[in-house]
Amino acid sequence: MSHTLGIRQAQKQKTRQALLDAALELLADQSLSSLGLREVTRAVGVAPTAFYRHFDSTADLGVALVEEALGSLHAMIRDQLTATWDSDERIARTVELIVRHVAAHPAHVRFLARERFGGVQPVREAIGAQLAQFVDEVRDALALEPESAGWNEEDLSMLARLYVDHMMQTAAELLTTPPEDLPRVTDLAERQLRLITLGGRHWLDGA
Amino acid sequence: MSHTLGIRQAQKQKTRQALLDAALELLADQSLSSLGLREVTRAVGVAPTAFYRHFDSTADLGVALVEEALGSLHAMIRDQLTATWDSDERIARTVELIVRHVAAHPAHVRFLARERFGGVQPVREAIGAQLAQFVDEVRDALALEPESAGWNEEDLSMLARLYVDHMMQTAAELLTTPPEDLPRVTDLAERQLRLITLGGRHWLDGA
DNA sequence: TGTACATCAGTGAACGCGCGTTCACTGATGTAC
DNA sequence: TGTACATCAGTGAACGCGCGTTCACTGATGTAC
Repeated sequence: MSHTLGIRQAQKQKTRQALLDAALELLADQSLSSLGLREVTRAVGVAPTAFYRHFDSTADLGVALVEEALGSLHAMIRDQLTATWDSDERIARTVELIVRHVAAHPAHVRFLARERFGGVQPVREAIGAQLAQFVDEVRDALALEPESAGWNEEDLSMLARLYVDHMMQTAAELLTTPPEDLPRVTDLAERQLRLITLGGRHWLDGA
Repeated sequence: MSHTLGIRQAQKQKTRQALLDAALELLADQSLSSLGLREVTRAVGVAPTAFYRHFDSTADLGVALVEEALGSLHAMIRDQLTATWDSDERIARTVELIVRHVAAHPAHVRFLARERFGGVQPVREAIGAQLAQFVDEVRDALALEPESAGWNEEDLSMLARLYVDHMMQTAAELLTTPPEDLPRVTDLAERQLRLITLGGRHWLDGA
């Protein structure tokens, strides 16, 4: 019992988390730029003024949501990338990972898809920074593979971006996919990944 | 002079267009779901109530903006696709077309990127429908090419989606690209298209 | 362990403001004869 | 061509409402001695 949070700190964290959760739920039907501070506090059951004890503004809350939505994903992605399977197997597992992540955290994924190009600049920038980090991580993982011999860093980045963008695209698509269409959508995503991978495999042929 | 619009009709069109233009400008810094009807009429210089003579709601105006932003693009895309050049040449011209389109209509492109997954359902659906149509058009164009011999329709659709999504991705990226980074971004887009095309060329190798 | 004081998360009243929508209207344009 | 009536794009006042933000506050938790 080395580092127990004080009662006051623990309660504050709890309220803060409740605000984040309530905001995320309210963002199912609207964009962050129209989310009201009073809406959020009303959903939580605290006074509007309590909001300011935790966030400067709804934009500030949005940046915190980006951290919550993407921060924990880096480890997951890294694990996925360092495992070495047969290419088709890896593609299938990657798509499955995305499907399960979207099913487990649909509100987070929707928030990211919506605000990636949304109307709130600091949030857009926070998402962009996280995605850029993903691209670097994917690039570094690709660089370690035997297939990447002879590739320069720029081309590896280029391919990594294709993968990351495709992942976001697929995740966004899955949000509106009814269960009966799931096989069709995952199959499409897998074939697209296979085609991209195939392009990568022949990239140096002409050089 | 077969079909002159009456004075009244002409004036109405003009006001309607002014509302659309003003809305598009206001949407530079916010999402549609937070755009106010009064903001728009104030920018145009008409009474708030005049809005209702043209649109039921801001969502309705948004759908009209989708039409304006994408409706005219079909012909352009089709021309681009039916022209047959060498593959690298075609890729370069396609990217150049996107660059010029984004430079000419940045507000429309930003609107589309923002609302494609935005908080306003009818607008999201209108954009989705238009993009689905683009995918079909690209697929049909691909089907006419000699390289597509042996491809089934589903795989052609799959590839067409990759192209259309990549186009949207590139257009969105160009919005925030400072002039000095333009060569880097277009070069990246061209290499990605080349890689995808390469993947397509080897798609049937293993089948 | 007990006491006296400091901290600070959450309160609740109050503010001025802009919102979307209603309604009866005005006056230029359109139409029928 | 002229006249009498219909249409309808745009007006302006009015409404009730929820917004973000300020402020002085309360009372439980934390800390110093």
